Amino acid sequence: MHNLITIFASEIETMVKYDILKLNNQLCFPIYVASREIIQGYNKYFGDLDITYPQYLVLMVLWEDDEMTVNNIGKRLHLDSGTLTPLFKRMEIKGLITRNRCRQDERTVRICLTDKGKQLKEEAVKIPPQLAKDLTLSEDEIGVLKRLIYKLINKE
Amino acid sequence: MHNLITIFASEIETMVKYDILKLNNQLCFPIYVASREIIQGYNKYFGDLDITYPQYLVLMVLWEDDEMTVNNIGKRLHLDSGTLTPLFKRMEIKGLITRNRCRQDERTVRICLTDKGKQLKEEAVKIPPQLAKDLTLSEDEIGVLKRLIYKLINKE
DNA sequence: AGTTATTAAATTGTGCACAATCAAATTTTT
DNA sequence: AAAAATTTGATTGTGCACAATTTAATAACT
Repeated sequence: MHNLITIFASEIETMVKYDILKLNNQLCFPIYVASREIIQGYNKYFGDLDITYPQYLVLMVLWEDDEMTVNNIGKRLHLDSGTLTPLFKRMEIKGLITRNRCRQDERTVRICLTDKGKQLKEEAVKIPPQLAKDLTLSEDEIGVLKRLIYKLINKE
Repeated sequence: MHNLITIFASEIETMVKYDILKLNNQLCFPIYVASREIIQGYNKYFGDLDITYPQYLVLMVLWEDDEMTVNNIGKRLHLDSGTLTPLFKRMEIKGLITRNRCRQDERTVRICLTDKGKQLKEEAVKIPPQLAKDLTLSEDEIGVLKRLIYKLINKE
């Protein structure tokens, strides 16, 4: 009897110990999946705009405040120059932005929207509503989710 | 006076129209940031394990069910063979898994853990608690967030 | 049996993401 | 002013992600 209890207890312990490694118990994994699914959702609606999701994020930053440095855009999007420099070069080739060094401080590079980049805003504004209708969450749930996710990333 | 109201109304309209393009109003952007921050968090604790987050996910799947096909692992992780094939090759080189074609159906490849891959579980089990302590969310908030995120990705 | 369709991986090519390093300009300190 | 530290971006190299295509094997159909 004592033996039986011992075995049973140890099995429980083993189960609990490794449960944290089960995919369905993770918080991180579904966030990782959600992020990629969202980007795929955007790609579906970008269609003929010929931009990627990170490029769309850069445009959103610039539509709010044009003429920003690489550094400032990076801070806003939590991305470093190793990611942004080649991304900006691709956007420059597409004619969406310009890149120019500042006179005052030759280290900094100023990113500006071209007219084409500005005009894209009119098409872009149609996209979020299309994505929204694919969501299975209610308005309230979206609000709660948004608040919790922001709390998660603003931990510093 | 009529003119004033008109201008005012149109400004309101413009503001509302483009508000959905502001970064801070987005749901998608913080999820995208959270995903990357979580992966960085894992990298911090992987240390000498010499694995990446996607490789860690594959290991988690195999620790739950060893001997799975490329296809099944892909379904579990929402990843396709274009991502997984080179990833498995890197894991094979590191000696974490083996890759073998099935006799019954030569199209499918069976992925199995090596002893080294199985042993990694002992180190891996220490990681989630370390990450958990970096979180600023309460137990309840984590529960709610997990439920909402799962609801978001299981829409089909 | 022979053709067609389907399925499973692999391959190819592009675009992030990021750690680590480097180079140049600026600021701070002595 | 000269030396040291800091800041800003660019560069290099590795590893995902994923769309699109290809190859090979199996299943379905006539």
